[in-house]
Amino acid sequence: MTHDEAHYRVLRMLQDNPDISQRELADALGVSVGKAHYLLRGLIERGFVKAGNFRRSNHKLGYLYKLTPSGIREKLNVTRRYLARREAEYKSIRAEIESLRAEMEAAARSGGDS
Amino acid sequence: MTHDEAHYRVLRMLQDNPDISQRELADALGVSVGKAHYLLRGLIERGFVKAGNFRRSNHKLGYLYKLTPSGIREKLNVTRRYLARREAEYKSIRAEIESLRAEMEAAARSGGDS
DNA sequence: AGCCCTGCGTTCACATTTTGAACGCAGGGA
DNA sequence: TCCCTGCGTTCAAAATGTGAACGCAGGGCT
Repeated sequence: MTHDEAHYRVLRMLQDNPDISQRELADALGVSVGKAHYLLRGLIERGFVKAGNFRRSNHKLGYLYKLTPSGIREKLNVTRRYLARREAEYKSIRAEIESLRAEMEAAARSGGDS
Repeated sequence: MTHDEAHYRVLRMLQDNPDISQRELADALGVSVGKAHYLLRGLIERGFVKAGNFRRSNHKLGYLYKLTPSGIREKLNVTRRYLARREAEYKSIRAEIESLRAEMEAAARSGGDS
């Protein structure tokens, strides 16, 4: 996972539901708790996310990871960059798929029995 | 880089030009010499690639990494798997791009000034 | 012959990255 | 009161990746 991708995914996740545990976040991102914590820490230290407490609906204590205004801006920037990257990947993957198909076909024609 | 992807790329590389140094291979794959060596070793030990010596056109000593028959079969299998994976990625990336675009648009409409 | 230069495969100690078990803490229920 | 749960946090260990350094062998030079 890229730096931008990780940040995008975290920011997106938090924006959609600020009440989320680091473990849930880790799960959603498919990374370890340690790493999720590390990512979150980075965003907090850079002022993009503010952590606070709140009471969950049923009186359970929980944390809140809320995007700050600069966090919202950052998320936009990160999304823009990530989108551009994905678009580039999309184009290149299409080319590769065509090339792979041609290659398979050629192989089938030459050594066609298995 | 995936396991399959790495193997596909190595086998493809060797099939196209069996005369190639591990450093060139490393360069082509964008990995370190150590890793290229490790990958190559794996393929050789599993009998997919046979290493031999040969004389380069201008009397320089070189190595030859030639795909064995089973190596050719393996390459076909690996290519098939890799292609399937890429096709899946292609579909999912398209969906993600659409979602990203929608997200950017929505953000532009709501907090439209920067 | 001797010598050096180059490029080869190979090694391996190191750096980087990732993991997840373990800890302390705090609220809620029995 | 005492546990149980789930939280953030830590950090030693595992996994992965790196590239400088080594020995070796052929080719070109004097």
